[in-house]
Amino acid sequence: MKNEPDLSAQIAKSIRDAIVVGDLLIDERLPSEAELSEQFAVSRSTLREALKRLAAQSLIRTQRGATGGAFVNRLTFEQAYGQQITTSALLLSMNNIDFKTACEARFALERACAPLSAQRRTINHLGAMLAEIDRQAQPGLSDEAFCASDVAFHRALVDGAGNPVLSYQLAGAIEAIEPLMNMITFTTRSRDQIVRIHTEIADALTAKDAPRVDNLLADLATYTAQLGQSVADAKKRCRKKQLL
Amino acid sequence: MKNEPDLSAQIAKSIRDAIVVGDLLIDERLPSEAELSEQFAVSRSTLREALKRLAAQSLIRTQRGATGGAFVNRLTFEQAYGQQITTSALLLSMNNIDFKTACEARFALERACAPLSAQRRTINHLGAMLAEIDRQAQPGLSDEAFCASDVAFHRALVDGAGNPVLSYQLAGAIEAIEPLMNMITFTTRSRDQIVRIHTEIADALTAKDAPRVDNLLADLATYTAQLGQSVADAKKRCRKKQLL
DNA sequence: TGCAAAAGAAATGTCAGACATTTAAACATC
DNA sequence: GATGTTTAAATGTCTGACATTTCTTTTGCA
Repeated sequence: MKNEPDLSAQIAKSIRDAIVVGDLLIDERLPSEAELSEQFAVSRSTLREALKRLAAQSLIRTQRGATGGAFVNRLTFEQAYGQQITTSALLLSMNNIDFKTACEARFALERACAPLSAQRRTINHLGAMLAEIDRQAQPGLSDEAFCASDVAFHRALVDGAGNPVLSYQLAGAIEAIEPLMNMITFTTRSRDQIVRIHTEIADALTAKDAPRVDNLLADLATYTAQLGQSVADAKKRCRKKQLL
Repeated sequence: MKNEPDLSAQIAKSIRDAIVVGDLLIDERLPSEAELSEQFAVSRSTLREALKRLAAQSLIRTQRGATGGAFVNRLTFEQAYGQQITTSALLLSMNNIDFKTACEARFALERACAPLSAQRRTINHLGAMLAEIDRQAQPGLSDEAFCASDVAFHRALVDGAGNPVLSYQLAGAIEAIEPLMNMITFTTRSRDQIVRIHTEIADALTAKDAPRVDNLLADLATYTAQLGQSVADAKKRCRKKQLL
């Protein structure tokens, strides 16, 4: 019952540590696969598996050709967003997180941005939000498109805080819960109600009225939680009926 | 100038999508490497590189032996914490995020938890916080240990909100900024000041006084930002001196 | 019969070597 | 000097072999 990790995992950890502590700088080229496999005394295949592990975490990128090789990759906010959203979505779905918990976390985080956003939002942010509200008010909009627009609206609100770290942290919370919100899209949601609240939020942000934004987000949280609850109740009734 | 991703990346994406949409269930065994390499019409090495990519994201785990193979892995909060902290730390260090921005994000997020924590914190959370405060007050404590205890204190505060999703989202914010806070540890920080605020926070949480917790966190944010500013100023003066 | 040891089978882990493809630089030709 | 060709270096892919781990099956012995 040996429980040592793979050689490829060990090597990946070794290189990852070198990147984290700064022994390898951004855009620096790693030695070639041939050299590295000699250094670590493993075959090229094993070493390549280690490099693929690092590539999967966006820690390195590879180029083919004469001057190619593996380079330490600057982790962009874009890449980090993507990873966070995937991880968060899987975490929620794989651990049976109930809607109430996810919803509570999401709005708690978003409300943390509200005061900053009320203070710093630019014309661009307000414009983006109003554009999304217009889209949401269109009658023919599909459920998917409405949901995407909803996400874009809240994304603009968060970005309005002008803090990229905050935007990154929020990406997971907002975009990963989108699938959960889809659960209730087809049943009891009132688009008018949501558009109304969104409009008021945009107004409050325009007026830089932070407390009002906070109150409105609280309203939205309550409304969303209610929808989730009613769907859950409906499901329970449905199950009972089936049992009879 | 072909720009297609590797076969291993394509295959990894294909399997990852199958997991995300639920075609592959948790703990389900994937076909053997031999079967998969036949299905995707690639060699076993290429397929293995794809599997390593997935393993790097904790999406699968592998077992050796007769009944072994690759299994869809339940992503635990623990694993997700770890990934988030690594990603956040790299994101901050690789993009030259200034202390002010990171600090602002961190405290904005933590303050989002404060009302919930004031309401729901248990004896255990309060006990953990008091224990950390005691440790922080010990004279002989090393800077690293003080910093770790500081993180543990805030972690307990966040966990007090009783929302695992929130705790997960905050893990990155709090633990990734620890290295940044170390920057200022050795210079101007007053442990007494911090212990005093921590004590007051614990008192306020005991009394379930949410607004007071919020105010105290704001104080701590201000104090920390000041420290960061003073260190930055000192550095600037130092550079100027060197130029003369 | 019962049980422990040995053999077998199936899977991943590792290695070695070959060939394909891409890319940039060096070279040659006009 | 511009342009096309060759060459070299690197990653990407394939094949086949062997090592190791782990469970199952069989065998052998008391």
